[in-house]
Amino acid sequence: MANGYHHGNLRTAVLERAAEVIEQEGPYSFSLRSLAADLGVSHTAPRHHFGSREGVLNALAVEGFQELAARLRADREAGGGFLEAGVEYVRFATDRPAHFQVMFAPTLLSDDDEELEAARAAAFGELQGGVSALAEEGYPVEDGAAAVVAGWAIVHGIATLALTGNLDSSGIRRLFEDTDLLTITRRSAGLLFGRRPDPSEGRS
Amino acid sequence: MANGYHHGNLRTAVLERAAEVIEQEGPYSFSLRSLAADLGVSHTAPRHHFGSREGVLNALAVEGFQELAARLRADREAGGGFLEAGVEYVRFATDRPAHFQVMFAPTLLSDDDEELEAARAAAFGELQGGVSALAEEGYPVEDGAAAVVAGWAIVHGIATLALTGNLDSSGIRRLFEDTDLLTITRRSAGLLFGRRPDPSEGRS
DNA sequence: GTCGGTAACTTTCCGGTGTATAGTTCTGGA
DNA sequence: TCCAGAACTATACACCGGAAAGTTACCGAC
Repeated sequence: MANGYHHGNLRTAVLERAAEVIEQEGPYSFSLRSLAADLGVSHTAPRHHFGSREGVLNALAVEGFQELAARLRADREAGGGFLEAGVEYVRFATDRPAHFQVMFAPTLLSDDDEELEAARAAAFGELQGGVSALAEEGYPVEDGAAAVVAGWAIVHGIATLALTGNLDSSGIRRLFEDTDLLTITRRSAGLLFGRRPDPSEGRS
Repeated sequence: MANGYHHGNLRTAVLERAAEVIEQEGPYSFSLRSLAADLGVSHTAPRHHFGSREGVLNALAVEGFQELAARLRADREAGGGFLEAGVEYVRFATDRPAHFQVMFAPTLLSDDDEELEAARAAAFGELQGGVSALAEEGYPVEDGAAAVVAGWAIVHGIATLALTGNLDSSGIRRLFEDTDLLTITRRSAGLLFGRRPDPSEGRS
């Protein structure tokens, strides 16, 4: 395999290293040439597997959407409910910050990649399903469409603000002292749709 | 002024053109050289005003934070309340999409620019003040810190998802037919903190 | 009014980056 | 054994941001 000419597993290695670099320095300073140098291959080697720089980012986004969909599906099958799906969303963002950033930055991606489109659609399906199951959980849902947007937006907002460091730089994070981001997510997203449904009561 | 050598108002022209380009193609493909060519100046001319490419983005972010702070302040002084402040946040994001993107992408900015830091702090101050005035509006606020995060996150999430086109590509936008994004924001953010306080009732 | 300092801008050069093309090395199956 | 194709390299090109030195225009002092 890894005999000096054939790297053996270049495709995987590129994706891993790309995720590392993007996590640390953002997608804009991500460079194919320096990445190839890190891996000890020529700067055109990744091109064979991904076609272009954009192809690497596409592949990262596909990986991300697939993992996000799988996580949300597992959570739903475990009966987690809306709030835990939201927490899972934020957990994914913090576990895979590079993937998350690329997934939601369409200017970095192809808009005609079928594999990407399929992965995205699957993830969005899980997402929408998770939030629209709210009514079954006892929340008073009158405006379903608004509930879907609100549910997605609040966890996406927390994930985005946290990943970009704006929760820290704004000083808001200090209000929570050492509280974990997932706990913050639970407390904040829990404010949606009124009080958490209490087994002992019906709808307000 | 504009006599062929001295541009006359290059600084302003660069910022305007940069905002246009970033709005259309994102911050990644924003290039000083093509921008300078568009304006008919040499590619090093902007450097005199901004120092570097990063300097241009810093200046955009400063502009953005100042305008956002001014909008939120005006809204607060007009007695708009939390919900209208949130709508204003989203309106700003759609009015100045390039500024908004750059403002919340710290990997594109200097982390030691005093002017930027001041503008950011002022805007975040307005933001936090707006959300934490919730209690005065009759909302039942038990967890103040969580309320601040929830309020910011939901409007930031809506703005981000809308700007990146993910509200459309997810199909969620279709649930609203032709509804305006600001109306969607009102309906979605209105779900926070329970029902909108009704003048005829106290807290739940 | 011209003179000099300074701000605004240009020219030239450098290293780094993505991509295209042609060539090289290895693998694996017939 | 051999050869077709996959994996990777070498080379060349256009574009990019930045540094340094030179040029032009403005503007206040005298």
